[in-house]
Amino acid sequence: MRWSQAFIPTLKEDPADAEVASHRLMVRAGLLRPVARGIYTYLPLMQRVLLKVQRIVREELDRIGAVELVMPILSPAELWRETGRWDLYGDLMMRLEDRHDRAYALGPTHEEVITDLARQEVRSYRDLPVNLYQIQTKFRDEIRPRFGVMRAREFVMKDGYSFHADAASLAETYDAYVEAYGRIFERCGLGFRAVEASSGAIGGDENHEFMVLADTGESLVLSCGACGYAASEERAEGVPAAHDLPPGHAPNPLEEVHTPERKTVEDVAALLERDHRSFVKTLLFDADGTTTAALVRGDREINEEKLKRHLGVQRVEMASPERVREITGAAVGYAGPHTLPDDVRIVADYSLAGRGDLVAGANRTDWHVTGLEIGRDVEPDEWADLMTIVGGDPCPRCGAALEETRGIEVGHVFKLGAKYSAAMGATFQDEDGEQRPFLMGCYGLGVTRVVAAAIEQNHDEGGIAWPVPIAPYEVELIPLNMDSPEVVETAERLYESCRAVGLEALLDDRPDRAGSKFADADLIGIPWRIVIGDRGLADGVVEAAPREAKADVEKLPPDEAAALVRERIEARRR
RNA sequence: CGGGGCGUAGCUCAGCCAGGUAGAGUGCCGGCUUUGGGAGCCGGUGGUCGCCGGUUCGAAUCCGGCCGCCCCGACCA
Repeated sequence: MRWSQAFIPTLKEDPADAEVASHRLMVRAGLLRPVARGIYTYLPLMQRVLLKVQRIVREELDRIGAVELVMPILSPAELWRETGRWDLYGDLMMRLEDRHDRAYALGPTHEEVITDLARQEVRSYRDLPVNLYQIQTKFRDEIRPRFGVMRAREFVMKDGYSFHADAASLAETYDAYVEAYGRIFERCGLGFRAVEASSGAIGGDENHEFMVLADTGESLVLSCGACGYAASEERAEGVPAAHDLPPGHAPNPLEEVHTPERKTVEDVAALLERDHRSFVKTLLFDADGTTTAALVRGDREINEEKLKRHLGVQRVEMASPERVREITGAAVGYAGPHTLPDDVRIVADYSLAGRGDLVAGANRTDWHVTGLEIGRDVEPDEWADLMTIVGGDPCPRCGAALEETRGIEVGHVFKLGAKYSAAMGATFQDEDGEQRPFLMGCYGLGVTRVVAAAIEQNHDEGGIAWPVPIAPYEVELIPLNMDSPEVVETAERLYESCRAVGLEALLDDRPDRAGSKFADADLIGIPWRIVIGDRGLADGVVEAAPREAKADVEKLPPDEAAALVRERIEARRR
């Protein structure tokens, strides 16, 4: 491809609205242009990268026997109502109506559509397992799209779904996907880590997230250097009774203290001169319509995902201020566990087990209590692991200190079990002639997000430095002086010989000066470059160098350069 | 949804406080010169100052409403 025809609109300056490297560089390097909030046009260079990532994905999924199909972007509300997700998905799902006032959603994912297909077409255990995937545009109406393609509303995703007669078959396919994902991310040049994760809105049992480690990632990963345990923030387990405690003390009577206008642990702790750890945080949640009080030590936070799992509910959210007043008789900020109505279920985090002389809200506006003792003044209905784990907390497997790192979620695989098939009546006939719901797995991979993650991990001040397997071109030819017939003629010959040896070459045939060509080459990040200039040609050579080590210049005869660069690239691939 | 910020040339921004001919750099077009890290000189193109309304002799500037974009937060009591 000749640059003059390639449509690569590079920018000299950073766009004002981009903060992370991948977003900034994708716009500057002519990969991406915004169309609306969280919605982008993928320019030709981006499309080439996407096609390469997709090709790798297809090759690896084909290897594990997955078969590609395409489902529609638009799906009817009825399918979503069958599983209850029409309501559950909330505003994240983009809804619209056709001319007949029928309701549809822009597919944020496709479990319902594929399960509908399976229940119509798959009848017998003899047909199982079935393993299908698609690569398709998804739409999620994110609350706050940001970071360019990293959290966009419209994005490209590979989503796979498998159907099985039994758990062993599901496990086999699940494991195959985990391995295929590993190969995909490796081939894309990404440093990643598979972690235990929360299943979020998809639901199901076992699941793993694939995280690309990057400071700009939106997810938190807790990992153990000692034993290899790794989990997402939503999932990371606490260790019961393993948390450091303030010094012990004699039992004190329960007393009310006046704490006007002090609503937060921090405010009250400052007023009473008490450690945050000697507080009980009493959080009231609305869990599928019933109110639950969740208790956690004052210096820690409740992990709503864990609470949701413990309660076995679909949704938890903080109770409204009105509801809080109704239950506690006090304004928000003064809830305590000891005088709550009997019908409020109290779940306490292990960090409070056996504790005494605690500070809590008094269920009376502007008042707290001191001397609260678990067991004497309040007995929680249940104990559970509810708190959000942070770096430094002990590893639930081996006890070593966990490390906290940021990551970009690029893949997520789930064992769904019969969640969707049972809800939708998707069954098959087993060996005994019984109708049983399919066991399902689902496997997501963010194609556009992989591209962003690759840039986050592979860039410098000058621009992108693509890993070869996903680079839009493999080599960029830079004739320095388009007015020099010898330079132009050599470049053209080299361009032809690149084609002859199967190298994807971009020829910068613009009449621009050397400096601006170099700067653009750094920016768009083609992994190899060959410079053709009068200076080198005087010695009968052109100069080849990799993007990530521009100083390692090899002087090569023009007629051999293409083949030699081809060899360098192949050598690295091995 | 709440809070904050921004909206002026393709891009990055100044001008607004204190109303009076719409600017800079960069890009783009033409010319000359130059040609190994975003060159130099000369000339030029390019803007309903986000939109609507109000105040005023006069509004990019002041006031009100709306729209869009960005950032922070979205209940951790």
